Amino acid sequence: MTIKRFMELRKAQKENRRQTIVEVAEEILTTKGIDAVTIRSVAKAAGLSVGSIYMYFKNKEELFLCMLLGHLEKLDKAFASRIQGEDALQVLKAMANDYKDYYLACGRHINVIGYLYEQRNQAGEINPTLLNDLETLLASVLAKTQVVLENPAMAPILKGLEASRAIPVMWSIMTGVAELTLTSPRGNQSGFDFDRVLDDTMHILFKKD
Amino acid sequence: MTIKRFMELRKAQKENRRQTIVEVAEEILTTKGIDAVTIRSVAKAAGLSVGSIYMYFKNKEELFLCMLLGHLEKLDKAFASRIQGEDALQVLKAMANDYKDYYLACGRHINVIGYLYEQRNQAGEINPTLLNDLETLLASVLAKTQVVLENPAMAPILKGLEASRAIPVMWSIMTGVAELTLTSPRGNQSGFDFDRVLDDTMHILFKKD
Amino acid sequence: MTIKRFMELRKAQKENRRQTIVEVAEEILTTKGIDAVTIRSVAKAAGLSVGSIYMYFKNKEELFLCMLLGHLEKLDKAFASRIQGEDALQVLKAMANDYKDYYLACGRHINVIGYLYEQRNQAGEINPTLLNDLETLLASVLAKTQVVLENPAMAPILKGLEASRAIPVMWSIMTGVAELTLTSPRGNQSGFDFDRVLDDTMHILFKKD
Amino acid sequence: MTIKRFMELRKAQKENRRQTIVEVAEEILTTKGIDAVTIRSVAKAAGLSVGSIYMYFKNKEELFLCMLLGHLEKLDKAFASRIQGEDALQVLKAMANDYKDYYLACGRHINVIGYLYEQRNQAGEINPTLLNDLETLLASVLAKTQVVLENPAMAPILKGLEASRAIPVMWSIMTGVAELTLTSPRGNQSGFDFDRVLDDTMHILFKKD
DNA sequence: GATGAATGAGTCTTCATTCAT
DNA sequence: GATGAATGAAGACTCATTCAT
Repeated sequence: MTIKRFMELRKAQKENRRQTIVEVAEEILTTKGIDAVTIRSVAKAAGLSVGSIYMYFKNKEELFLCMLLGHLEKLDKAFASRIQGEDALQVLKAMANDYKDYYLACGRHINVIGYLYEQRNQAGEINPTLLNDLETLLASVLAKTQVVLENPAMAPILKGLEASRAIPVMWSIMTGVAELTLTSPRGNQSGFDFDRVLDDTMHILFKKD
Repeated sequence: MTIKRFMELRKAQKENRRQTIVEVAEEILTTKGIDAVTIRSVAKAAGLSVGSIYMYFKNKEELFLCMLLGHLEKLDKAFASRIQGEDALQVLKAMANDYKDYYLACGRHINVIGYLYEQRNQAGEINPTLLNDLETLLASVLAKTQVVLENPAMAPILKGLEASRAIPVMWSIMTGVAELTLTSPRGNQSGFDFDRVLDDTMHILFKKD
Repeated sequence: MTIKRFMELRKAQKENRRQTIVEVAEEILTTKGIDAVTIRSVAKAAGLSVGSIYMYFKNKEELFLCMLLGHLEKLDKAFASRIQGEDALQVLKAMANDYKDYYLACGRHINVIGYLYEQRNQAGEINPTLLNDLETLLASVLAKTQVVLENPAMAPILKGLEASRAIPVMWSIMTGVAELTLTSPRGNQSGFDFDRVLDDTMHILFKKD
Repeated sequence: MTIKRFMELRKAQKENRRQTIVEVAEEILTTKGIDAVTIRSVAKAAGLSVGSIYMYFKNKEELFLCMLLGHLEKLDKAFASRIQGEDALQVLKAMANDYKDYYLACGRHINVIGYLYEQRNQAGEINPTLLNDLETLLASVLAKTQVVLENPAMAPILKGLEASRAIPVMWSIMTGVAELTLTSPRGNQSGFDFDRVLDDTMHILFKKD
């Protein structure tokens, strides 16, 4: 029993450390950009040695993958909470804001789909299990989008298009607005503001003639 | 006379080489990704020495900027040809396809707006003239989008929104669809196809209830 | 306890290596000139890899600075031991010989004052602490010169000039004699010998009419 | 006759160009430092092509040598004009100022004696004739120093030391004062001013007890 | 004679990864 | 388990020198 307990404690501790490292890496990614995320900088910020990072992650790539997983999980949970919403417009806006958070934290630096494709098609040293996790999670996020779109309140918006085919449409819009408005700080020269562009997009999408 | 001619030839030749280098760099960018675009790799692919690249471009940054300029110019010209179109839907689709070409070639790897912002706010060694060119060109592309949107045929789509505010909406949609569907080769696992998603987006946007 | 001990050992070892690298660099500087001191050559001569040098020194500049500091410290100590001397002439000669060692080792290649000025006025990546150390040390050396000159035994030499103003005079003489006689190996074509020129200078300076 | 004339013209023209190039190089050396003196920068500033420089100078080294020769020649002439002076102190001061000009222009960057030694002892690609010229000129400058020192007005200063042995003494002093006070711009932090240090040195040297 | 494009070895510096302790 | 020193290939960039035109 005691040994088993001990092992569990160890495991939990290990999982804790992993999480810490991921969070530290995220912090650096968000605040200083992708080039600043080096094993050294992460180790230093986490109060660990360089070598230790490799006890928790086989690779820098694996660390990145775990960051991606973390953020996507967060997005997944956020989307889950939107499913019950009654007001179609409000729900979509809320989701777009969830996406905004995701985008600022990591979507800005890594395109999940492209990343997934690259990792699958390169003889990378990536743990296939984690890659599958990523794929599953991505599917889960998209599935939630679909659930939201299947909410009867959405019907007038879809204009007859099946919910499954509306997924990429919604996703494109969120991606596009984020990409256009969030790459430079607010009040940027381009004059594009996330909320305004989102509102205008919604207007074009949903305003009844 | 002969000397003048000679000088002109030299200049033309130089411009040619510049173009060749840019094209080689684009080729590498498109096929192997942005990290594969190193001075060495470009030089090798262009059949030149490392030092020679620096005869044509002050910096790696300048080379990138020139790539951007070239592609944006191409996009600008393509958009220009769309202005006269009568069928709003067809025009927008055509523009989206123009954007697709741009995206595949370079938009995928470099976000112009973000790039412009970064360069402006870092004491980079970038030729300010070229940076201004980029800004002007970007403005020109956006202006053409506006002209297209001011075409009376577009009126029913805008639903009263001013053309100037519809610009980022259209741009977001193009960006978003491209981002979602073109980061991995066609027939990718995500199952998202550019044309189909574009069509569906247009359906949601324009279909009368 | 053991851990503390271990840490101390590590630190000492690190300091040792630093010193080794500095010495290797000095060796190259002295024998092959300043242009031969490259990170590669130092690494090779120290039996280390290029990257390793950067574990001990942030910069090539920092390595140089440390060399300077080491030599200046040595000079400072040497000067300190001269302060008590009774025979003014002997003291000055001894100091000139101390300076000779310093000059041969590094003064010949780097002018401290000019170096300090340049580093202060360029946005170099130099550790400001080290730069301050250099400034302090330089001041200390000069201060010791002053103390020596304030020794009553020096009075007849100064002929009423304040000691503080005699500092640059003494310094100039030491620098000048070194500069003239030590740039090429002894028995050089110019026929100028350090000891002889020094003696003659002292003769002109101090011989009573 | 015409052909001979033509050849002479050519030769004169060539010599002119050489001179121009040397002057341009000096200008760069003085204003921007030794690292800024590249074949390219010189060619550009002289309005010539890179290749052309090599028509007039076999080497970058040869160009430097010619610069040295030019400056030393100037110094030689300046010293020549001091020979007749009656007031020993004034003459020495004037010579120190001549040296100052020389130092600021090139002595600061190149130590003639050391340079001569290096070139003699390295299998450099230097024109031996030019090297001899340099040696001769250096001897001439030193000889003039001797003539000045043999001026009866100097007698009280030498205190019995032969003029030939006083040469390096004078030279050391000029070198040293320049080295100490001219490496950073006037009003530098070190607080050493050329004129003041020179005056003080003269005071110690010549003030009768 | 004159040109300037081309070369390529060499500069400093970074960083993911490994391994002896 | 944990460390962090060590590695070395790779990055961008420079510059004296050459040579085809």
